[in-house]
Amino acid sequence: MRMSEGVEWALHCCLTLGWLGSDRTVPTAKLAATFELPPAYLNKHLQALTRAGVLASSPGARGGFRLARPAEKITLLDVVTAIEGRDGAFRCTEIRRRGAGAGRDPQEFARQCVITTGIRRAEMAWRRELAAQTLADMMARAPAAAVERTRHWYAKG
Amino acid sequence: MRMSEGVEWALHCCLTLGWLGSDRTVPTAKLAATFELPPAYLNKHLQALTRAGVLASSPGARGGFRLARPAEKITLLDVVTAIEGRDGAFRCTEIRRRGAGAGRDPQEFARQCVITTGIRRAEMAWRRELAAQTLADMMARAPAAAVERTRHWYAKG
DNA sequence: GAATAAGTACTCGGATATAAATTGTCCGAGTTAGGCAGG
DNA sequence: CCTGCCTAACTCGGACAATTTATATCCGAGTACTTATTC
Repeated sequence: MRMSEGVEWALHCCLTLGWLGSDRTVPTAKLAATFELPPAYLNKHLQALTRAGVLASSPGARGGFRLARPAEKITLLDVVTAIEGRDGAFRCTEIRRRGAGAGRDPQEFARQCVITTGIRRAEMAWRRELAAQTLADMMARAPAAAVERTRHWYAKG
Repeated sequence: MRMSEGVEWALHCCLTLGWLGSDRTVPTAKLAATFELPPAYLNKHLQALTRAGVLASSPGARGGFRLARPAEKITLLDVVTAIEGRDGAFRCTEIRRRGAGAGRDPQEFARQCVITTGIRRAEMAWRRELAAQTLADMMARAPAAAVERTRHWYAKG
């Protein structure tokens, strides 16, 4: 149950874009160079963020990506689900209906099985915690030196 | 970020073993037949549960698996980590140190990055919720009819 | 100098290739219970 | 009736194969900015 590496990439990129402000657009190549990531693959993730409405993209020369809305309104959950998809980690395959459960009254399975209920409860706690943290929170918590260096890195290019 | 199907298998097996009582041992083949699962692969998961101390196994004829301790003392987290491993879903690869971050004062990276902190917080909420639910809770919550049918299924074999 | 055309830089989306994790199978070795033969 | 051996049933552990997912690359099409050209 490993989370895609793309989540880390996406969050770092969002943080960077937040620091630069939404009036500036940054092309994929520049973001990829910032973290030494494969440009084409990073682009795929940025596109996913764009489809999810987290980022906005401008085509053409001097185009690139920027945050689609204020950092206060972007949660960690928004970014994670954009990359990982909407589905939860656990998928119930209803094995209780097979084998010993075959041929039983369908009404016996009307309620979801207790296992699914239990795991879903944990997943909801996870989502709730992710939704409670915004990009703005992250930006505020980061050391000032890192922000300064990042802005400087983007100033020259 | 999909959770292994083995978690569902493991939990259903633990539930079954709990209903049958820890004085009785059940071989892999019987458990596999109960849910129509591939016996050899299920066995691999049962072994993982045994290594984790959730199940106990007896070799030899009339051998098999049983719960290693009372259901009250087995949490969902115990089972999930036995199958999925001890590591969390998110792994920080420290991309902040690469590219723009290369050559900076190492002390600047002394604290873990805000992204890791944020995601870890959510993972801890997830683990806390899993640890709060025991096998005994699941057993109590399941419909009595299902328990009865399971016992009957195992009575004849 | 303004309008227009060509060129350049960039994103978008899909097709495709490669690496890795998951899922599933197989087999040999070790262990125990129960049956069987010999005394 | 007792003892020792044999066999069947089972786990254990590792090697291996198949399948799916994650990672990564490439290219054509479309879009916007810039420059060059024309009037």
